[in-house]
Amino acid sequence: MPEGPELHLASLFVNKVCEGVVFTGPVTKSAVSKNCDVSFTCEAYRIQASSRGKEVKLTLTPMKSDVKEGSTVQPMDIVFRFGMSGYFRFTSEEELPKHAHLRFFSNEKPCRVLSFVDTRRFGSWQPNGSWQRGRGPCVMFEYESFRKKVLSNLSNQAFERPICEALLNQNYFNGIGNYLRAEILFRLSIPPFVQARTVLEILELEDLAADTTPVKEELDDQKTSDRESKRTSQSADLLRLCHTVPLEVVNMGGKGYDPQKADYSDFQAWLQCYYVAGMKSTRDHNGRTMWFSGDSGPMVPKECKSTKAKKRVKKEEDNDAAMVAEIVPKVKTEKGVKQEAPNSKTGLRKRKVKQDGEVTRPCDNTRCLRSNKTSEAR
DNA sequence: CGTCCACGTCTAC
DNA sequence: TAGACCTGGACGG
Repeated sequence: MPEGPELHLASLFVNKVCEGVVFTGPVTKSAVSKNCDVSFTCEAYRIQASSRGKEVKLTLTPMKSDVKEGSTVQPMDIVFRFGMSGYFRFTSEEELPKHAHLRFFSNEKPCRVLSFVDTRRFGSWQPNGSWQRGRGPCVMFEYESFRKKVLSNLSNQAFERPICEALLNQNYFNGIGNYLRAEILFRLSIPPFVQARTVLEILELEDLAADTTPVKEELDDQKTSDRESKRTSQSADLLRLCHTVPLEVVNMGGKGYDPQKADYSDFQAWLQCYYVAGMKSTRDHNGRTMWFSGDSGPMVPKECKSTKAKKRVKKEEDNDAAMVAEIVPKVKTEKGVKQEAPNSKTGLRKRKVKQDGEVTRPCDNTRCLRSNKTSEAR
């Protein structure tokens, strides 16, 4: 579930299912979790959620002044990060999901449980927590301050990185993750390995007020190149897309990136670049896969990795030329960038035709389709 | 069976 | 700038 949109959708989910629900008793943790105990116990409390970038905050609010041994139970905030696999569910006790690591119990007859589920356990929570220091304003819901913070700190070292890597810096881009950076840069045809400062400094002089004006001006495109470039920077500049692209996912109304979910196809259809067949992909300096098309940009990592190179030699077997390029890294004509989607490895088959004759999208990620409801759809 | 890959941080050399 | 931290699905043999 875990980029800005998924975190926000999770907060909406919590507020929806917990509306009018009274929770009771202690908050319990799974035996295997290494996260903090949540020492909160209350006869009757409510749960509300909010999100900021890649964090969700649950607020536990006692209902009456619950006097116990002379002291009132105080409200508690718990701040969650979702890692690679976190999400919330609301189920009966019997249907508690595997990997439900933190649990809140309702006072209903057959009680229900709000649980934080996290298969890989990279997620975390902080009782009595607040938004993490070092994470900037939310790209979705604190747009003006997000924009201002970036543009007033362009001299910072963070912006000497390639733009695709800077976009994952949560101090400036709180909420952007791996699929969003690919989608955002793709929409603007920005090569991912261009220095971030270079891309952003042309926005520095923009009138901030202009950014609040809706896309009207787009219709106004008379053709002088001067005007054209102005239009482009105002209606579709990078920082603006860091705001609008994640909001598109929120407004799709599904659950965002969640391959296990039935309605994942909506999200999949929305993706234009990330994991799409025909797109290129390469590793950035942190080992994260960057999806893009067109130029990689000058700061693309060199294909070295002497240690990993050995292990990684065996790849791309359907193409002799590609294989040679991989085995003999001295030939750096492509700077280590794959020219084709890594179909055989990722399960991205070129094209699939269903039994019923309906052609799937050419860019299907069949790994996700399969784990999804493909068989059920038969 | 084994290897690779995944929506993200963290801390330690 | 590696790894560590984890589980599990897809795919290859």
